[in-house]
Amino acid sequence: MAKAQTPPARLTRRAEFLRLAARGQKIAKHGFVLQAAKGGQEEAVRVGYTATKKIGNAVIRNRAKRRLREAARLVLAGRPMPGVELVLIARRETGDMEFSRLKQNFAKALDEVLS
RNA sequence: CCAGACGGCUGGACGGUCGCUGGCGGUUCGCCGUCAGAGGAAAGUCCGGGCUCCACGGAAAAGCGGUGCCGGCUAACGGCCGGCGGGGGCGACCCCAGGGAUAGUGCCACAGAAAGCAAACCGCCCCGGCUUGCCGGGGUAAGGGUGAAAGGGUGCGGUAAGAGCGCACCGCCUUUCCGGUAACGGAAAGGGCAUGGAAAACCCCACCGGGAGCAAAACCGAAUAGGGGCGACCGGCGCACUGCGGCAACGCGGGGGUGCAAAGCAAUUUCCGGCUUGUCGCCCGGGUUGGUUGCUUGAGGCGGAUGGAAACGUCCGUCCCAGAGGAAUGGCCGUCCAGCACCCGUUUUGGGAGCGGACAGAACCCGGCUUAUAGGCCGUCUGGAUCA
Repeated sequence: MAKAQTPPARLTRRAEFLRLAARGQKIAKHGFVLQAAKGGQEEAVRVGYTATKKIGNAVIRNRAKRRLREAARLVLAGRPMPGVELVLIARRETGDMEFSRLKQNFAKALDEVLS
């Protein structure tokens, strides 16, 4: 695999999250829920992360987001996906599942989105 | 050694690899180098301050809210330290919503005869009556019973039976004296006991307090749409409105707001309907997305000296120690150290595989309180056991 590069661009606006929730394609996997859609004219893929209060306190939510962020950085490094916007929603098991499985599941989910 | 009391500390270590945020330096503007980067509670948001805005002439009163033994500390506090009083514990120590109930109003359920200017159900005693064990009258708060509470307690005297009726001691109240800054403690004299509980029912007294919060607040301000002003050019008639003059009718002027007309727009024409009617230039103000500031040098950390019983204060030296913004401070891997429990061997030492890090994540900043917290460490003290 290519050497890991800088993390993908972030989604930060609430409106963008809401748009993907409304119109995006939705895939649930062990470890996360992925929402994806063709976005604007930007070159690079853009990713947002969500962890709700349902999965735990602040420590657990932050850890889940960090792991999702790292998985996205590693997996997306080998796949240019211009103009695509993704939202990763953390689940209860995101914090303590095998990291390699998390990466695998994310790669699989991306394949399903692209097809 | 066992059991316990109090106070304090710690909150895994090292390495590899790939990343994130900020400062500084360099840069060929692509980046590169270097340094720093969560907590004791960062938590709950319960108090106290700084800071910002709002309100307000000052102060006071009323109202509302809070605090409530005394002295000290502190910027301040509902915090801390030291003491006092009460309660608990063999003890080290621990706990207390701990002002006022003779300022006033109201309350004291149930039970009980009676619950607040006391009161006689049973019992006890005396007197009278008779049907000789009952009735009536009176005395009595020592005993029984009820109750959270029954109008001081114990003992002796006393009495018809009783009773602070009398006496002693204890308690209580008043006064005086002594000790103490004070809370309070001690003593003496007097009083025969009045002054029950509850202030977490209202209330009274003393002291404190404007309100809202960094999403506070200040500044910059794109594109698009919209507002206003000035100038040039273009523009038919009327109306609303409006400036000046006039008692008024009205006159002169403004009037692209609006009605009609006219022109234009989309598709070949007509009709109906819809939309547009200023254009250009310059300037001003408001303001959204966004950006910047506030934003980390502070009642600051560390070390030393010194005052104090302590909380804490003073002086000197030294250091700069997170600043994000869908929110950085990390992801993964390895080795080790605690810890858990399993197998083999065993007097012990040992060997092997496994599981596995408590509570918890800064959001303007400080001082506290409260709550959560696996495991480990240190100190002082108490009770007991054993040895000498």
